[in-house]
Amino acid sequence: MQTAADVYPVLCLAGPTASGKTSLALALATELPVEVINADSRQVYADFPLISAQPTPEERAVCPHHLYGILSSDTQISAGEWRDMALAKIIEVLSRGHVPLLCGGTGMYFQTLLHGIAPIPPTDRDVRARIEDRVGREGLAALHNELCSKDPEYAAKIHPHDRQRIVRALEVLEQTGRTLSDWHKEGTASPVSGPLFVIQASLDWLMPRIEARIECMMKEGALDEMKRAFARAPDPSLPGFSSIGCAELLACARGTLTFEDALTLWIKNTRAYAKRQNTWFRGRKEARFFSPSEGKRFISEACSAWENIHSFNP
RNA sequence: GCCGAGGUAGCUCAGUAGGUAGAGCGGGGGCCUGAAAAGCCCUGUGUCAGCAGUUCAAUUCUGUUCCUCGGCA
Repeated sequence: MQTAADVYPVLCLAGPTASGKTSLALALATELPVEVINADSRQVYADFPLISAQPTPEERAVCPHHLYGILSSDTQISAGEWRDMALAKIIEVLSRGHVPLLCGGTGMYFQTLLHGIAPIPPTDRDVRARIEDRVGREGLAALHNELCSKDPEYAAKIHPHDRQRIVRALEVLEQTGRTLSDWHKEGTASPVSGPLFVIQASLDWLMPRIEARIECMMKEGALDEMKRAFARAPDPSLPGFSSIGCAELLACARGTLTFEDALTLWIKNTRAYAKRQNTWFRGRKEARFFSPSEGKRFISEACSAWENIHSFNP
C-alpha cells in the first residue's frame, strides 16, 4: 500500500520527433520552476548532441536539464535502467521544490515510468550472445519452437519472426529460471504519477520540419560529429550509434552513399520513425493530446495540473 | 536519318511457351513489459504506351504510331 508521501508527481511532455517538445518545455519553464528530465533513449549519448537533437547549451541554460549526453557510446541503457535514473532525478528535483518535466519521444520510457515495469533482474550479455549464436546455427524457427514449449503464453503473443523478443524471452528464462509471461504478471505499480501531454502532429505537418532540421544538422556538422564519435569508438554496432542518421552518415563518410542520398535516406527513416511514434502515442488512453498550434493550451493545462497535484502534495 | 534496347503499381524492375500480372522500395494501417530512434505484423486492379490485325481469347504474336535510352551518322 502506497502512502501519499511515496507518490512522486511529474509532468510529462511527449510527441514525435521534431514536433517542438524542447521549445514548449522551455516555454513552460517561464511559468513554473521546471527542471527538464530527458525521456529520450538516444539523447542520453554524449557523442551525438547534434544528431540526436539534444537541447543546445543555450537551451539548457534556460533551466536545469538532466540525463542528456550522460553516456558514452559503448554503454547500453535499458528502459528499466533509464527509469531508475529518471526516478532518482525526479526525487532530487522535487526535493528542491521544483517541477520535474519529463520530456522526450520514447514511448516505452514514459510507459515504464508511469506504469512500472516487471522487476526482472538485469541479464548477462553473454547469455544473449549465446542465444543469438544459436539463432544463427539452428534457425529462428527452432528457437521459436523452443519458446512455444517453454513459455507458450508469451510465444502466443509474439510473431514467429520477432527475433528480438524470442531471444529476450529465452534469455530471461535461462537466467532467472522463470518465464517472461510469469515475470510480466508481477505487479508493476509505479510511484510516479502525473499527466502525459502529447503533441499530436501529422506527418504532413512534421515533414517540412524534419527536412529543415536534418539539413540544419548537416550544415552544423553532423558528419563531423559522427566521424569524431567513430574515431573515439570505431564500432557502429555500439549502442550509441543507433540514432537515426548515424548509419546514413557513416555510409556517406565511407563513400557507399552520396551526401545527397544519405540525406534523403536519413529523412525517410526519420519520417518512418515519427510515424511509429504517432502510432504509439495515439494508443495511450491516459494521454492529453494537443496540436502543435495549441502550445498556450498546453502551458495553461500543465500549470493547472501541477497546481492540482500540489494541493494533494503540499 | 539509320541500327539496337526498352516503354508493366508512386519508383526500380520481374513475368506470362496467348487464358487480363508480381517482387523490392515507397505509401497506408497496426503491435509493443528492460536493444524501443530498436524489433515485428498486415496491406498491391494496374486502360501491362496508343491504335489496328490474327485468335474463342492478346499485356504476351504481327503491323503501325508515339515516347525514352544507347550506338552510328
